[in-house]
Amino acid sequence: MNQNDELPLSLRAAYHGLHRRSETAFAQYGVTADQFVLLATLARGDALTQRELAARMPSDPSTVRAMLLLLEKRGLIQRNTHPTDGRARTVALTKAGRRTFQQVWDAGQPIRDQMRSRLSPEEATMLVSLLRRVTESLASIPPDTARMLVDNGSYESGL
Amino acid sequence: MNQNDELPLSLRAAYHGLHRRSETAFAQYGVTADQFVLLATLARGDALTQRELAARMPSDPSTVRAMLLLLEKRGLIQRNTHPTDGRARTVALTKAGRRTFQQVWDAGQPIRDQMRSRLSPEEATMLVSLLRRVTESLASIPPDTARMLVDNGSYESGL
DNA sequence: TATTGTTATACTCTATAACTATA
DNA sequence: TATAGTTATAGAGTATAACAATA
Repeated sequence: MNQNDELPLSLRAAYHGLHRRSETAFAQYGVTADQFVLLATLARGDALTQRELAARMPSDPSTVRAMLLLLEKRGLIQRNTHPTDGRARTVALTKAGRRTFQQVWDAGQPIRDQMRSRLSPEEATMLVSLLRRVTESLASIPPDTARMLVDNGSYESGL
Repeated sequence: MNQNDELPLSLRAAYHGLHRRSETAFAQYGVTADQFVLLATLARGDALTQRELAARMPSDPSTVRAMLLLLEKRGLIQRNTHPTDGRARTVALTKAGRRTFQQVWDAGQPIRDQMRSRLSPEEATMLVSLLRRVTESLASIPPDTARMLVDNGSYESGL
């Protein structure tokens, strides 16, 4: 195990810290950190179908449905029939959902500030950029196919 | 919401991708991604107490206990009484635990390779360094105290 | 045929609070 | 008094498989 293999654990530790702090800060609003991500995704793109919502979070459609049931029961989101696709349902924030989202967003500002407190603006931008590339790398192979990476970083076959 | 606020979501997306891929790759060994982190922590420092283990993962002592019960039932770890502290219990990998850890470690190698496939060695090092600083920043205030950050990134009071 | 969502189900992780035993 | 761990308990997220309705 060399230093190159520290990336997964350092990624996990950073995320875990963020998640924990968020849960604590959001608890007074009765919203979990993951529910906040769902609300934030809707705030950026209302009237998504459940599948689009799951893809953007990212999360699993089945997981998203379970979360939507909880949020619907609390009156923060509502699901409507899709205008052109009878199978699909669109999801939107209710008025209460928008208000709660804004409150939780504000409650999270100290955490976001603190995350960047030891980073210069350039470093923060760099970090986001590096994280995106990692995410893209991990998404580039279907999870159920195991192919060997070759030395130059491309794949032996497929795609 | 400006671009500076993308850090939390990009961190989450990267971690989520890693977690998902890991769950899939580890499933054949009956080990979850989080259990793997626990095994890896023990592989680096055997005979930790449960609290030390929780602190290093990082995770919650109560969460760790639940995980340990599962792993103990599967024969991958064992808990012994601490040599000098009668309250504490030390946790160690069993022989089967070491073997399973090695297998799962190997099964995860393609994922680790892939994470770094679009990063230069320098960028990978930089990413780990930035993530560590974020983790440290987030850990520097107890989660149950809300203090305002001031402009220079230090705190109005405390510490 | 493929896709969207539902239903039923199960498991893991997470965490709190009250408790016992030991330091 | 403080700390390590246990017990009981609850909730949330995760995911799979079989299914119905629609494209």
